[in-house]
Amino acid sequence: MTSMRFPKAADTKEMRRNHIIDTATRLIARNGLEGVSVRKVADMAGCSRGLVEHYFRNKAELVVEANRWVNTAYLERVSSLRKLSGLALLEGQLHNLLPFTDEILDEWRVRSIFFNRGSADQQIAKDSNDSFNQVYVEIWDALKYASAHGEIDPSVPVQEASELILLFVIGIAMACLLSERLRERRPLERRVNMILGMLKSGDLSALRVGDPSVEY
Amino acid sequence: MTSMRFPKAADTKEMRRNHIIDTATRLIARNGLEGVSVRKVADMAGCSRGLVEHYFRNKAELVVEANRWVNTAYLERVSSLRKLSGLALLEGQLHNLLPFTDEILDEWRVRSIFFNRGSADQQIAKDSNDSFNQVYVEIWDALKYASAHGEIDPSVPVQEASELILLFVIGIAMACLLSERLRERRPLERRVNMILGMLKSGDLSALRVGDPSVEY
DNA sequence: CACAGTACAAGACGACTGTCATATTTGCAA
DNA sequence: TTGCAAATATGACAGTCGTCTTGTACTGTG
Repeated sequence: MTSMRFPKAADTKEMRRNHIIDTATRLIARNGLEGVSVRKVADMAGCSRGLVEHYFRNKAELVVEANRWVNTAYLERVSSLRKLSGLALLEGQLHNLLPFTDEILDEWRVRSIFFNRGSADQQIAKDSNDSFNQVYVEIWDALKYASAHGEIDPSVPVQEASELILLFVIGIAMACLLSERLRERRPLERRVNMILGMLKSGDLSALRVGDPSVEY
Repeated sequence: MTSMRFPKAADTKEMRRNHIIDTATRLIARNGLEGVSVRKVADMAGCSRGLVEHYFRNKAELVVEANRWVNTAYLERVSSLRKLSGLALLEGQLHNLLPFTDEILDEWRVRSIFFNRGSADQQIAKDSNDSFNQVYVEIWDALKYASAHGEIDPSVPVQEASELILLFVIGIAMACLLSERLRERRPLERRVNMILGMLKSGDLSALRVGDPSVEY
């Protein structure tokens, strides 16, 4: 009697490996690191523990890969914005960074876990840091272009503004994890407009866009 | 042969219960929810599993209490700022919110975990949301006073600015979890000055304070 | 075809988990 | 003092965990 095996073999090893990482990522997003085990990952991925162990030396390595997975996911999405520049590029970046979709929301669910893990695991801290650094630089580039082409107020210091935007984005994403209302389209668009408005006018009065949410 | 018991009995039940919650909180901060077990909590607290089970129906209840614990910790600290108002009060709030101390850093380590848990556990989402809402309102109050007394630029919309500040703070805290350099005194002071500067002048040029960190 | 190495599955094991049940001790009321 | 309830400790159990080991199927190369 032949036992069930993993989806045939036409697809490459790389794909199978990625499929396992993706499965682990989804599990981490929904249940945290406590809710993920080699067995659960294997079951959900439709394979055996042995296969997971074949591709990853141990659970820790799988977890590290899951962290990298969500970080590269964003970078791959924004690579499709290559044709944009300046504020239009920034707006595109924000739409791929803020939890406009369930996919992005899951990415932040995972990142929230690794914010904590970074304190105990140097590798994870480094990977996460590198990733955010990359995002930061990309935002900075967009702002430099925007500033050079008069799209934003010339008094705005682009580097510091880039920091502010990235940290603001992280805060928004974390808040969205706690409140379903905040992750609706309207409030998210409002945040984007707050950022764009501030940059264009160069002052905080531009924060007043649309109807403010009475509740945090 | 008499077996070792918990620290005598002079202290009230409330104190013992809180001691257990505090222990659990520290464990969660360092190892995440995966690294906390009833046994570890009992060992670290210097008591038996039975006692933990006596005060908390199950692990989930203990975890919920740990979440509330870190949130009330902040509120108790800022209650000592009662005499301040306006921008001075805001500055005090920021010093008790940003990870200037290891204690506060641990609070954020715990919060980062519960940002994720909020997606799966309604009780935790509600508790965390309520807590952040309270912080938001307190910042808002400080800004209203500051605005009414001419401490900040009159064009700054205080409600939206309060949102911005809170979300910015969350972002800063999360970034600090990943980078030891960012949680040094200097960079943190710089963030505080960025916020205060923006409010006073009402525009983003005030973001340029001190030496910018070249790296995110 | 043969054979080697990889891809995959399953067994087994010891450690750890949450929780229920069962002691034992303590503190207070009668 | 007795007695009873709360406080605290320990035993036991059925799961689950990570991972080491072994077994089987596949696939490409000679």
